[in-house]
Amino acid sequence: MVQVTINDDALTNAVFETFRKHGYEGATISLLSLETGLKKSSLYHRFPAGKDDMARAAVTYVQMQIQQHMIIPLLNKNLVPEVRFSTMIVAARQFFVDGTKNCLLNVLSLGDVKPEIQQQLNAVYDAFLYALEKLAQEVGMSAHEAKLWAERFLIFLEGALVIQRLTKNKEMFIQQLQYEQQQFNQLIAKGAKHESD
Amino acid sequence: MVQVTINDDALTNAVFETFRKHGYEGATISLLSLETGLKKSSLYHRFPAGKDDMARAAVTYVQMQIQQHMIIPLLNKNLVPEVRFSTMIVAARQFFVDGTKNCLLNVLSLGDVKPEIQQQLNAVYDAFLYALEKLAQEVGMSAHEAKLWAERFLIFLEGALVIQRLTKNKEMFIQQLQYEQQQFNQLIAKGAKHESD
DNA sequence: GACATTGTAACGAACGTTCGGTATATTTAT
DNA sequence: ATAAATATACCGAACGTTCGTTACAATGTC
Repeated sequence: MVQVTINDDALTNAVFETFRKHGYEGATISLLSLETGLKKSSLYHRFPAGKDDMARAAVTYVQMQIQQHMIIPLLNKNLVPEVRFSTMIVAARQFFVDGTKNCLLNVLSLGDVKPEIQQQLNAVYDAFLYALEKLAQEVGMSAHEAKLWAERFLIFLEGALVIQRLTKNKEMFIQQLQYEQQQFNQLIAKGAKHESD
Repeated sequence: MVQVTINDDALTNAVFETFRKHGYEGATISLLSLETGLKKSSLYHRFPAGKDDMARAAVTYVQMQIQQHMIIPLLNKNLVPEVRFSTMIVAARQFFVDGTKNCLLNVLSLGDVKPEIQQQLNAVYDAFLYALEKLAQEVGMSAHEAKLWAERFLIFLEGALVIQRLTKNKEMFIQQLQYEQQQFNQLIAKGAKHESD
């Protein structure tokens, strides 16, 4: 017998990738078994509560990744806003592999979502939104403006992923993110000019 | 035996609504049977090629709806650009029921999509993009600017639907569409001012 | 030898689909 | 006009397959 071993990180990552490619219903246990290299029973050993457990692990994985690579940099007051924003953008490009991978917040919120998953997805969104809001406020926006801008950025991020999946145009996501970054920098530049009046 | 009858339009509409709520895998034949009121076997009478046939009908339905209520108004040169754009926005609000319903272009492009469906989804996107591009060119954008702007609008539309599904905030979609419309009108105003110099 | 881990085999339930047959509507023949 | 014949629409029951899940034996590691 050939035993396959896979550590928790790699396992969670494989599960996550399967879910974000195929969605909840599309990610069957057979497919998850194929992608992780573990047989079905082994999967149930690792995730005793079954498929829901795997989905939960995937969302938790996303939660941590976004926290670490996007939210923390966004809130890091040791850096200037431009750098913080651009750090987040770079992380987003990596996380979504230049827009060729989907976002779990999109694919797992289809149909009749289990309340627990829905809640966890919301938490990820809220945390991301909050970080963006704070950054926006720091560069001079009012609370209301900041909220609207942060919302619009996340709308834009999710939308770009949808459209890229549709058109298969690999450059689009990168280009549009660059544009978004330019706009942000110009906004700061204007704000700064205004301040120095 | 109690027989149920449903005409083609109502049937297609029910099928469409089921697909855009649950996605391809999530829209089971049992569910489609429930939503249409027809028994499973009757569904196969209406759609001989089975589930794929139903998905195709749903996409065709979307294609026609978008063509009629958004693309044609966008290209209607008898009206001024502001009115054309706003007509499209109103239609979008209706079609997505103020952002409470999903877009088929999103939910049907998950996982391993059948090439035929993928192609049809692309056709819808291309037609919509083209109409927006032409409008943008009419109000003074260069071909390149127009393409980018049109792309950004569709990104925004899809993104807003994703985020609203996530947050369940019913006002957001409407608010953000209004903002988008304001931006467009301001853009025209500026262009017009520039022209009259 | 003990214990965690993985593999084999099977489970009931639900999947998409098919088929024989029954209503209902339309056409044809008388 | 009426009845027989045909076509269309719908339904119940079952098909084989795959779903998510479980029980338990075999293997690996210590």
